[in-house]
Amino acid sequence: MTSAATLAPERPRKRDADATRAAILAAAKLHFAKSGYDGAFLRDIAADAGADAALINRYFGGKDGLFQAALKDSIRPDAISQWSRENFAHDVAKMMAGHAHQSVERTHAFEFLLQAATNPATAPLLNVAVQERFMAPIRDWIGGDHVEARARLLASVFIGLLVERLIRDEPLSGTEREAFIERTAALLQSLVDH
Amino acid sequence: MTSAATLAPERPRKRDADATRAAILAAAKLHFAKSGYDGAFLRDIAADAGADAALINRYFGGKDGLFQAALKDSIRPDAISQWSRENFAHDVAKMMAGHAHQSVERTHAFEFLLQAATNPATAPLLNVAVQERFMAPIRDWIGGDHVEARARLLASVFIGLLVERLIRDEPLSGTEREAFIERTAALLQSLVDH
DNA sequence: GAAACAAGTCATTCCCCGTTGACATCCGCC
DNA sequence: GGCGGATGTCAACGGGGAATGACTTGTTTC
Repeated sequence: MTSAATLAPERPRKRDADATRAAILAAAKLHFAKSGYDGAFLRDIAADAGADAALINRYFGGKDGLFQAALKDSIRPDAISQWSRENFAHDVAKMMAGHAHQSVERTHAFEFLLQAATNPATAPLLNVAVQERFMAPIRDWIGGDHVEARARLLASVFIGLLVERLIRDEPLSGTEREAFIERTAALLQSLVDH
Repeated sequence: MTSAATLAPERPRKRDADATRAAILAAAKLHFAKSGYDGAFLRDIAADAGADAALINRYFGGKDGLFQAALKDSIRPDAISQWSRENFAHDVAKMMAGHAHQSVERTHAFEFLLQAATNPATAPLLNVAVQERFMAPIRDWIGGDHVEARARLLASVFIGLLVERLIRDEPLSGTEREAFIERTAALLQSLVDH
């Protein structure tokens, strides 16, 4: 639980500011995702990164800076840009039906974002990020009428699927699972199309 | 901001343990919803309740106890049971299109629950509560095939709408708003119906 | 009306955690 | 090889906030 050595295994080679910076950032993303802003402690993060807590201050300018860096690093347009109008609905539907523990990285990233969303201090920060990096791409390729309303509804459904998946870790079984995928895909597709 | 006197206006009559207990609980629900567990301070809660912080300890056995008491008090089946297969889709759609600040009580309650969801300690508690009090009623009145899959999808959409509404406080305007309501209602209705 | 108990107040303590600055160590460069 | 800047370590500080316990004030009961 405490050792995130799996993520930063071979770090103690030489003195390398970039490497430790990256290790700290990786550990921070995990801790923030798991425990939220207040529940994540700099000492623990540093320990998991194999670094000293004081370095966090030097490299990120304090806990706030670290959090913002981790947030920026968690909202990458990559995840979105690989989707298009064609594959979006089906891919998302299949992804959502799976275990919560598959695709660990993405799950952690989303846990992190959810933490940010529920913390009043960080919510505005998240808001603009989501707006720029998530909503904007979607708006681009859905087209048609009432783009704003549809994009927002699409984002809502997407978020809801993620949250529900986080809260309940037992996946659906057999025929119910198929029905879920089918209906989810149809739902998303209809939002994309018209 | 600081005075929640609107909720506990006429308390200072006589010495009444039950009344102050209730006042504290009410204030706590607001503060926890607004600021999360760590962001809510016992001194502030006590102040808003017109009580002393030490009483929280006496009555609830510490901050944890207060939080759990507030959580239990927030998960009431009332909100769901007033919905039925007929009015669900439309009511929800309209509710979601509004400002985040209308329907204060219900919004606060949900903010609180969302806080609980992101808190590792309280998440399991919330899980069973949502399952029993939210999913179960929905399952009852949707009927038809693949009830489990549909109920889950419905819950996902519902949660997503709430979260999205929390994150973005600017409501949609004019024609986009109407489009949003219409599409949301249609979406929910289709999930309820088949 | 006075004792006994409950409700409320106050000051203090204690712990946690982010931050800071001084110190040690390593690496590149001339 | 030694100088200087960059990297890493350590101990201490300080603020904030929950918890504690003694003290005061009100209320009930006989």
